[in-house]
Amino acid sequence: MTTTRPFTESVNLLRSAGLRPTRQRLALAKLLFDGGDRHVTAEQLHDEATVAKVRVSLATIYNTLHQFCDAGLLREVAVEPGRSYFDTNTSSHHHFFFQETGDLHDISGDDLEIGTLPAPPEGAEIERVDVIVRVRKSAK
Amino acid sequence: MTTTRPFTESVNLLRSAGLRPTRQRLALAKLLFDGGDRHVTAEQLHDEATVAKVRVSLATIYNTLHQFCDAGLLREVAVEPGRSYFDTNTSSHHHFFFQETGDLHDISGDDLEIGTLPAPPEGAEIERVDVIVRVRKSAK
DNA sequence: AAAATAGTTTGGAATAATTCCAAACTGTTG
DNA sequence: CAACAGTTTGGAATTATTCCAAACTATTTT
Repeated sequence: MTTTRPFTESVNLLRSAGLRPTRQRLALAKLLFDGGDRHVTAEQLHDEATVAKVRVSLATIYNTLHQFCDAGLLREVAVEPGRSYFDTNTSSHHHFFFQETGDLHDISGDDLEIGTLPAPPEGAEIERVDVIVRVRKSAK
Repeated sequence: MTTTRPFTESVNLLRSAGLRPTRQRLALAKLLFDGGDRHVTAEQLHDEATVAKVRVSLATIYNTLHQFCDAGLLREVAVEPGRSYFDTNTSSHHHFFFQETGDLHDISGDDLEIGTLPAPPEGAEIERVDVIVRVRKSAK
């Protein structure tokens, strides 16, 4: 019975983030972090949980997503008013945003580099730089 | 009585955008474009209109803001889910976003330059690149 | 300049995404 | 296993925005 192996991993992930490894959080961590980089909305994750036969309320989805963000396990990406994406890739990188479909794709770290960064305003420090490259289907 | 002079200007602005110069649109254009670059939310503009004794419904504020965007008179900036800013500066530039206060400030065109821009994905073309530099008060 | 028309505005209802809340539940600790 | 602190939950509440049909107004036609 080696199938439960990756479970331990998630438990540790949560523990080190100071979060109790509850049934819900473990299930969501699994959905989010098993298998590549992802960009999900709360609603999407909720649907996935439902499909995976995991009962989790939407409120918990929101709680968990924000806790994961605070813990540095996720990054929130703002592209459109009224829709919030959570990115499982927390390394330094930027995004393509497809206007028509609402899809979000990672731009790998080196493909986009910032040449000049402005000095932060008085008494402030730069926390993060987000670049969104908005694309649309080419008229062709 | 030369005070009504700039009025003509707004009328032309709207006309050339294919929008009828109505009382509401003229008043909003005045609020938006008189006096420097601004970043406003729909709610803020509505409050300003109220203070200026201009009766405009919120629905009209939203309509107008979007029409102005479509006409290229405004640019919408997404920084946080659930809040939409409209920027009167439509030239190429980027933004500082102050996490604590929710304020948005322009970064003048030359202070931030993008070094490498990625090739757009297959069948897509780049429409616009938005950079948000998130800052917070320095711990000091 | 009145009538016809097409474009606008409006209040209020509707929708959507998210947060709030108090009660029930569960993981942890002693 | 008792006690406590941290979590989850459904449902109500909140916030931002859109929708809608009726009333209104700028422009065009006659």
